[in-house]
Amino acid sequence: MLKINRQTDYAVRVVLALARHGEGVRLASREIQQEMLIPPALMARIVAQLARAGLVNTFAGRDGGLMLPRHPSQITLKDIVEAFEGPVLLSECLQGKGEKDCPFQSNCPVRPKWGRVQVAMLREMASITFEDLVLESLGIPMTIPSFA
Amino acid sequence: MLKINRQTDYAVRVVLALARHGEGVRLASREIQQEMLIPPALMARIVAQLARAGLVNTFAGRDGGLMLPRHPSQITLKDIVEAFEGPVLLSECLQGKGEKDCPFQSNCPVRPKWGRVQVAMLREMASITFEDLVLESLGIPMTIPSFA
DNA sequence: ATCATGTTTATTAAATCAATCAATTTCATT
DNA sequence: AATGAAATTGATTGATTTAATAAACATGAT
Repeated sequence: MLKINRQTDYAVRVVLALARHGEGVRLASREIQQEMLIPPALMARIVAQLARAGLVNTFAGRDGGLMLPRHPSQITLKDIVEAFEGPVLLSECLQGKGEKDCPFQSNCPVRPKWGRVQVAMLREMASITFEDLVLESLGIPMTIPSFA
Repeated sequence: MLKINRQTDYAVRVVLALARHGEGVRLASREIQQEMLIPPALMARIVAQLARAGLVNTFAGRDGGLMLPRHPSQITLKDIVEAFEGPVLLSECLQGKGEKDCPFQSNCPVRPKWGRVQVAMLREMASITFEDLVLESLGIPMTIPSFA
């Protein structure tokens, strides 16, 4: 169906929650989980992955929690998607795995086209920052989205 | 992982095979299947779906086969992807299913952003025609099925 | 030391995808 | 009409991925 998975969606919510509270603010994982309606048991995994990707700083122990390592304007949708979906690779050729059963072998004419689609997608995602999302969430849309 | 599925890839090969032979030419499903290294048992499904989407005309019976209903320049990657992946909907919000467990309910700030990404993707795919693919494929040697 | 926190791993359940098989319908040809 | 090559459809299996849960572990302010 060509859609992002749930964890990516949840991860966006986590970062958005932090971004809404400001750059230096530390929030407990549990608060965010409740505010953003994330399945409790999944939250752990999501936080861990965000931390691994350097998208949040975590603090264990009493009064621990999560904090953004940089300003929301410096974190984009692309960051989250790549951390959770892996590098976006629309076609199997683009992973190099498509040479065994491909009639064109290593010279597939379709491959560079998928590459173009992928680049278009990534460019758009890289242009959307969490500052944008915070503003949007405050009811101040920056752009008029127009989708078919 | 955010990738197209195999059937979509196979479907592109089918249309590409037809496009390479020209607009009015009728090819047997079996020929294409062998030329493009498509699993025999899957071929039936793919042809059926292409036909259902109006992307090929099919003819049953003796000397039946497949034919393109229009010029390759009038068929795009987007056509194939939408026929096989359904409408591209990156986020569940975009399907309207995301209002139950979404903390923002019907007013999600992220939704229009996914919409933008989606549009960028579709626009790029719509700009790639099978005429382009045929040109790209000229001069690229293919595997010869009988030697495989 | 302790307790509230994040971290990690293993497991289960559900959904999706790839592939196959078998039965059916279509239709040019004879 | 009868034939037979070809497309169409439905049911089924196995593999892979994703979602969710639970339990054991590590951390660090107090």
